[in-house]
Amino acid sequence: MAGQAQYEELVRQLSAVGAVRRDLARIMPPDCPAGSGAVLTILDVHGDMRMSKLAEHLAVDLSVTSRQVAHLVARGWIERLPDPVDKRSRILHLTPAGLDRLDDLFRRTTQLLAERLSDWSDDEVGQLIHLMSRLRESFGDCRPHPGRVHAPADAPVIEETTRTPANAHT
Amino acid sequence: MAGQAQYEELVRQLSAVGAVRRDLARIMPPDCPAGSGAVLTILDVHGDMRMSKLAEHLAVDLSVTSRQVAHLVARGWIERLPDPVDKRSRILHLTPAGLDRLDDLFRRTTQLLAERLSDWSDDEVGQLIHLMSRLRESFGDCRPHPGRVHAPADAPVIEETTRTPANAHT
DNA sequence: TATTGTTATACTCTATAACTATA
DNA sequence: TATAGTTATAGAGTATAACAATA
Repeated sequence: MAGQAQYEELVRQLSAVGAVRRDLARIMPPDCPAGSGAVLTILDVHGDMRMSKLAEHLAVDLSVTSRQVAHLVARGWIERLPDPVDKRSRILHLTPAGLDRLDDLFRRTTQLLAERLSDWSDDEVGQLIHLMSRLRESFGDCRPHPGRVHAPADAPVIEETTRTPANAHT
Repeated sequence: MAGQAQYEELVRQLSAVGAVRRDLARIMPPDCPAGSGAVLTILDVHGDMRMSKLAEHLAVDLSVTSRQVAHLVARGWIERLPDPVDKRSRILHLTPAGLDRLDDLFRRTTQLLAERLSDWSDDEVGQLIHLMSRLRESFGDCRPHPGRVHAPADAPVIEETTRTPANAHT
């Protein structure tokens, strides 16, 4: 059990690591952005699965997964096969072209990481992987669900800007 | 220097940790979303600074920072003070109301983390913080800049969907 | 001319809600 | 009625480019 100061610092670091994610995303090809790579990776690691299972892995809503999958199907990187035991379901399958694409993605990210982490030891990288993996596990199934309630907003606010009147040139 | 397999796994874990970030973002009040907290935090930790410095801390484009700051100024959580030595510049200052807001945010995230990480030792949390901080440092100033080039896109693709013709009901 | 910041625009990611098809 | 998946819509995050003011 850690102290409040540690938790605050952890939140700061989670936010800061976002910059690393963005840097990695920037070297992706434009037709295969951020989330697409994640989908391909999961299918590569865990094999064929249905939409709902994929959404669980990604920890996002099924509607998000549906869009991402449509994008990948349109490019021929994955297929949606019928499920013999449930006609509502669709089995997702990584195609050879998708595997090629994935190899390309890994080549890009590996190269960038090799540059940036040239002074990291094998063991240090392993520890970071281990701890991040454990962090993810500790949060379990953290997809959105209706149970959670947000705090009410404060009084309404006028979005003002200091220098330029909002409607000076309309 | 780590191997390719480790780098691939690191990318996967960076992606997976996104679920944790989203879970934390979900408990934020609606009028103080994701990035707003990050801005308040940085001003709290590092004190007053100008826009460009803040953008550097956040590792985002100045235009992004400008929008986020305008949001926070509209709510009275930060102020834009004139810079006595450079009239182009504006010094950002956290207000007492902003500090109150920040306390509220920390209370929320700390509570969630205390629940999720109840079986983590103080030392383990410390190690994760240390390694993530080091990861961020290894990437240095990784803001977008024109030097980087993306790979050209493949042949154009028709975004098709399997079940519903795209324009069946327009 | 270069720098600081703002704004317009566009695209990705994510969520909620309404809908269709099947169980 | 409940579940699997799709689509429409909306909001946050981020980037590029055009712009204004100052150095």
